[in-house]
Amino acid sequence: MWLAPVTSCILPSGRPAYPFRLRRVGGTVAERPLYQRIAEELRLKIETGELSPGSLVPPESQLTVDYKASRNTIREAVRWLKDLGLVDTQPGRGTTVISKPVPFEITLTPDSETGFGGGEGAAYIAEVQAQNRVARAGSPKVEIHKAKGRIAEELGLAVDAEVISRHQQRYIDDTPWSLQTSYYPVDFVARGATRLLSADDIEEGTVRYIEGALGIKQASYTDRITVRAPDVNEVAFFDLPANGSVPVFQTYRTARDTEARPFRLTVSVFAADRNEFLLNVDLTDMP
Amino acid sequence: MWLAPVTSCILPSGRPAYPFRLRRVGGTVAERPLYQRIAEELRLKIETGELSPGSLVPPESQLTVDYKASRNTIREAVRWLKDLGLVDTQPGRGTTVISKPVPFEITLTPDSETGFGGGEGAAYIAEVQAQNRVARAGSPKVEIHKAKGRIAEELGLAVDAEVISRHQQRYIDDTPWSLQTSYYPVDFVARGATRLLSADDIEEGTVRYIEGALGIKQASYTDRITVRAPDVNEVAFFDLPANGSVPVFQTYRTARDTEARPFRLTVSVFAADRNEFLLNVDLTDMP
DNA sequence: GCAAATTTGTTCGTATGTATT
DNA sequence: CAATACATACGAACAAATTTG
Repeated sequence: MWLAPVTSCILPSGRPAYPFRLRRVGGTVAERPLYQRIAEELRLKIETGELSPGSLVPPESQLTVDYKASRNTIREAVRWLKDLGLVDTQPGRGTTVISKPVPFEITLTPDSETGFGGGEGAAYIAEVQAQNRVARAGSPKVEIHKAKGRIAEELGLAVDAEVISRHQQRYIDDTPWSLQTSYYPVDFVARGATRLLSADDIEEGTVRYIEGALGIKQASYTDRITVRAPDVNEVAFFDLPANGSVPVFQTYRTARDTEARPFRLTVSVFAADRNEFLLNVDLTDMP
Repeated sequence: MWLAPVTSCILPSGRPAYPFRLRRVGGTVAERPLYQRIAEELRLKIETGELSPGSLVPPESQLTVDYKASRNTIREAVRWLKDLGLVDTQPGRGTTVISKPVPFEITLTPDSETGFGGGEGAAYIAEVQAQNRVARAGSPKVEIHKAKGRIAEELGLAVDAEVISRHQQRYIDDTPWSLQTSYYPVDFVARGATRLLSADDIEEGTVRYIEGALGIKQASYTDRITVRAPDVNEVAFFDLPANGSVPVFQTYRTARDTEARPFRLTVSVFAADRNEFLLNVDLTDMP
C-alpha cells in the first residue's frame, strides 16, 4: 500500500502549525507522521464513499494488518478522525462513520407574524412543527441565587443581587436538544409575577406572562453567540463524545423593555453538530 | 495525593456516556480512569488560579512523579485538557495554560446608521475600529468555477452554472481573523460589473459597487451560522491546534434584491476561540 | 439467558525523533 | 552543543462493552 506524501501546505507566519508542517530533516522534506498518513487514507475512503456513513470501519486489529502499523499507531489515526468528527467509536461495537443528522434550524430573528424571538416559547414550538418534528420540554427547575459575573452585568444588577433562575431541558423528537436557563430580578415576584417561582411550565411564555403581570413589555433583545467545549453535564445530556470533539453553542439573550432596561437573560446551550442558526434581515426600512 | 471519585453524573437514556459514566464492577462503583482523574486535578488547579493563564504546567516528567503514573497516562491527561481547550503543548517548550484572547464581537444585524450588514465592508472596518483594533485585508483571489451544491442552491442557479468567486484573507491587529469568499453569477460581468474580475480591493464594498454598476439593490439578507472542525488550510491560516480542538464558525450570507432574488453568497470562516456574534433586534415595529 | 468471541479503552514499559532553550 | 520537553512508534497485558453463538 502506498501512502501519498503531502505536497502542499500553506505556511502562515507565527508559530509553526506542528505537526501539519512539512518537516525538513537534513535538507530533505520528511513525511508527516505515520498515524496522520493513515488517518488521511481513511479520510479519503470516507469522503469518496468507499466507507459510507453509518458503516463500520475495519476493526483496529484489521487496520493493524492493512497498514502494517502497531495497534497504538492505528488508534492514533482513528483518534484523529474522531477529533475531526468523522467517526465515532464504541467499545464492543467498533468504529462507525458518522452520519450527520439533519440540522435543526433555529431562527434568531423574530417571526414577522407573531413577533416572537427565535428559539422561544410559541415561536420555538411553531418552528419545530414547521420542520415536521415534535417538541417537548422537561419541567422547569426553579432556583434563587446571587447574580454573578455576566448575569449581573447583563441584567444591570449589583453583584450579589438575588435572581430567579428557571432551568429547562428541551427535546425534539425525544432527542435532547437544548438546555435553557432564564434569569429574572427577584423583585419581579414581590411585584406580582409569582408564577415565576412555580415549577410549572408557563404556557404562554414568560415574556407574555411578565407583560401581563408587571406591564413590562419587551421592546428589543440582544443575542450573543459563542462556541465552547461541552462540560460534563452537557456531554451527558446531549450524549456527546466525552473528549469534547463536538462543541456546543451558547447563546446569551438579553431582553429589554421600552426604556431599554434589561429584564431577562436567557442562556441557551445547543449541541453544535445538530443545530444551525438563521438570521433574516430586512433592509428596506433602513436609511 | 487523593483523587476524588465522581459522585454525581446525569445519565440520559440512549448510549451510555462512556467513559464519564460511573462504572459498576461487581456491585461496587468503580472510579473513572486514572488519566481523567489526573486531568480533573489539573483542571481544578487551572480554574482556581493555582496555574494561571500563560504559565507553564509542570513537565510530563514531573507529573509522572507527582501523580505516580506512567508518562503515557500523564500524556492522556494533558491531551484531555488540550481537547477541552485549556492548555496548549509545544515540543521543547512545555505545556502552557491558555489565556483566552479578548473575543472580537461581530454584529450580524445591520448598523442602524449605515445600513451595512455586519462583518462586511464599511461596517466591518467601523466595528474593528470601535473595538480599538486595526483591520487589514489581503488582496482578493478571483476565480471562475462551476457552482456546486449549496452555492448553486443559495444563488438560485442551475448546477454547473458559472460563478465568480472572490476570496480574501482578513486580519485584525495582524493576527489572522477570517477567510471570506463571495460568489456572484458570472453574467454580472457581461452586464457591466467588470471590476468583479479584478484582483483589487473594491473599496466601497462590492454590494455598493453592484448597485452602482447594475442597479441591483440589496433589500434583505439571510445568515446561516454553523460550526465545524477546521480543515488543513484553516488550521494553517488561523494557527489553530492541529487536532481540531478549536472549531470554526462558518457563516453563509445570501443577499437578495428588492425582488427577493439572491445575487450574492458570502461564505466566511472565523476561529471560534476569538470571535463571538452579536444580534440586535428591535421589536417596536413588530405586530 | 449465558458464555465465548470480538472490539475498543486503559495502563504500563521502552526507544527514538524533533523542537526549543 | 547539551539539556530539556513534547511527539511518534512499538509491544504487551488486562478491563469493559457489545455482539454472537
